[in-house]
Parts: sequence; structure tokens; C-alpha cells
Amino acid sequence: MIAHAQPELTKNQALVFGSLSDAGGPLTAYAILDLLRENGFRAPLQVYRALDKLVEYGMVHRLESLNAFVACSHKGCAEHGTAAFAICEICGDVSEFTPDEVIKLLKEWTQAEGFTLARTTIELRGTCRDCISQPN
Amino acid sequence: MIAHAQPELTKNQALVFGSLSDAGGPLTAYAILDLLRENGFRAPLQVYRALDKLVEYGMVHRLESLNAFVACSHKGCAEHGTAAFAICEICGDVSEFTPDEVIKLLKEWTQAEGFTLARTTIELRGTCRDCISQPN
DNA sequence: GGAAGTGGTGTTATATTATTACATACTTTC
DNA sequence: GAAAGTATGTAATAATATAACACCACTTCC
Ligand SMILES: [Zn+2]
Ligand SMILES: [Zn+2]
Ligand SMILES: [Zn+2]
Ligand SMILES: [Zn+2]
Repeated sequence: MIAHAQPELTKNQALVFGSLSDAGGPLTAYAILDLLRENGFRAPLQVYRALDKLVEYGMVHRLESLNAFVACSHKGCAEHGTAAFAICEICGDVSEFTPDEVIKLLKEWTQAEGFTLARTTIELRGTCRDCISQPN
Repeated sequence: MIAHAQPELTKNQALVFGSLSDAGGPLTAYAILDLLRENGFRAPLQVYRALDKLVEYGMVHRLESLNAFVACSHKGCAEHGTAAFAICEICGDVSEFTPDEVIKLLKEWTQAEGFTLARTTIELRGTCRDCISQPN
């Protein structure tokens, strides 16, 4: 079994990551703050600083169109390429996937343009299968 | 795609669209508000309401990762499919393009998943050709 | 040992982005 | 004209994010 060295998380980072993992879906920074008040969190910066690191480590993704954050859905958050997200506007469910062919095409575009790509945001908004089939 | 006849703009919509066109790049809602104070704008809602309509008409795009808005770069804002944006983090330049093959692949993914797609966000962050070649 | 550097934390205050709520006016439709 | 729909103006507030400063723990280097 290949063990990717997970970074050693600080107390606050571990608390924030735990909140997101337990939630099983996206949370805003302020929602995390409220969840962690009983753990001693008092200010938004405590959340944002932890999130910055977790995003840097690839363990958490930021959803730009929601201003929210979600734990990476991959087991152990093994490193993976750019992720895309399908966000259901009815139930709030978020599906993460890695559209490698899409990424490849976008990279080709950037190379043709001389654009140096740092990071890519792909977010699909719509209605998930369950919510479509539900009458309400 | 949806056929948008070029709609008749109201006074406020025309002012907001003019600001974005003149800017030639992305502006935040509050930057637009400041530009239009001399035209009688007093409150953010005047901007946001106009932007809502302009986005609906397809004449303006929202850049989720910037919380900003940009006039569609297509002449006369002719109808086009989902757009993607390459955003230079040095100079702020935004290039709009329509990666049809990428959109096609993403649609295939949503169809396989039973996800009903409403809208798609694709934003590339990085450094444009000019800023890479510049020493500073 | 001690200085300097680095990274995490705590706290207050503030900046930035977006919406709610309510009132007024005008137009279209019946 | 009444009703419905759309655009507007204004004040207040909500939601999201950062700046500034202080303190502590640890390491590195002399
Ligand atoms: Zn992931
Ligand atoms: Zn759903
Ligand atoms: Zn466009
Ligand atoms: Zn540039």
C-alpha cells in the first residue's frame, strides 16, 4: 500500500478538517466557525487560516460559486489533478470528479496562448439525479 | 443554445453595461457603483439589479473566482455557448473563450450521471503571455 | 547561551461583497 | 380603472474576507 505522507495537521487545521469531513458536504467558513465555537474558536481568522493550509495541502477544495469549502472526496485525499464539481442547487449535494480529458484540452489551450496555468476552477450548477426524479 | 434577442436596456442597465464595456476588463459591483455615482447611483442594489439582468441576457459574465463582472467579449454579445475565462493574476487581464470540446465532454459526464446542467463555470488562474515575458 | 527567523495562535477591528425590506412609480393587460 | 408586472430609490443589514498587532513555541545559526 502506497502511503502518501499526509501533512501533520495543527490542532486548528485538524478541527476544521474534521468539521468538513463530518459534514460530508460544503460548509462556509462561518458555518465552520459556529461548529467550532465549542472547541474554543472565536474568530473567522482561525477558520480561514486553517482553510488556507488545508487547501494548499489539497485536502480541502474551495467552491468559488458557493463561497464554501468541501473536504476532498478522495480516500485519504491522495494527490490528484484538477477536480471538477457538480453542485445540486436543490439538495446542495456536491460530486467531485476529475475530468482528465477536459483538463488536457484546457492545458492545450493555455499552452497555445502562452498562458501559464496556476489553477483551474470547474463548477457545474444544476440538479442531481435524485432531485430530478423526486416529485418535490 | 438559448436565443437572446438583444434586449432593450433600461437606463440603469445601460449605465452599468457602459461602465463594463468602457473598463475593458472585470469590475466589482462596488467599483461600478463608484463609477456611476456621478450618474445618480447611490446604492449597491442599483448595480446588482442591473447586473442580474445583464447576466441573464448574456451580455455580462460573472467571474466567480473574482467576485467581479465583465462585459461579454463577443461583438454585439452574439449568443454563444458556455464561456471560459483565463484570468491573469499579475495584470488582471481576462480572456474569454468558448471551449466547445470541453463543454461537450462535461455534458457527456452530466448525462451519464443524470445531472441536469443549468450553468457551467470554467475559470483559469495564472499568468498571461505578456506578464510572463515581462521582467517585471 | 542568545539572536534571529519561522510558523501557529488569539483578538480586535475593519473591509468587501451581497441581500432584505419597504416604498414609489410607471406600463401593460384585462 | 383595477390588477399585475417591472423598474426604481433608499435604508438597513447580512454574509464573506482581511488587516493589524501581540504572543508563544520552536529552530537555526553564530
Ligand atoms: Zn479532491
Ligand atoms: Zn439534489
Ligand atoms: Zn461571452
Ligand atoms: Zn498579465
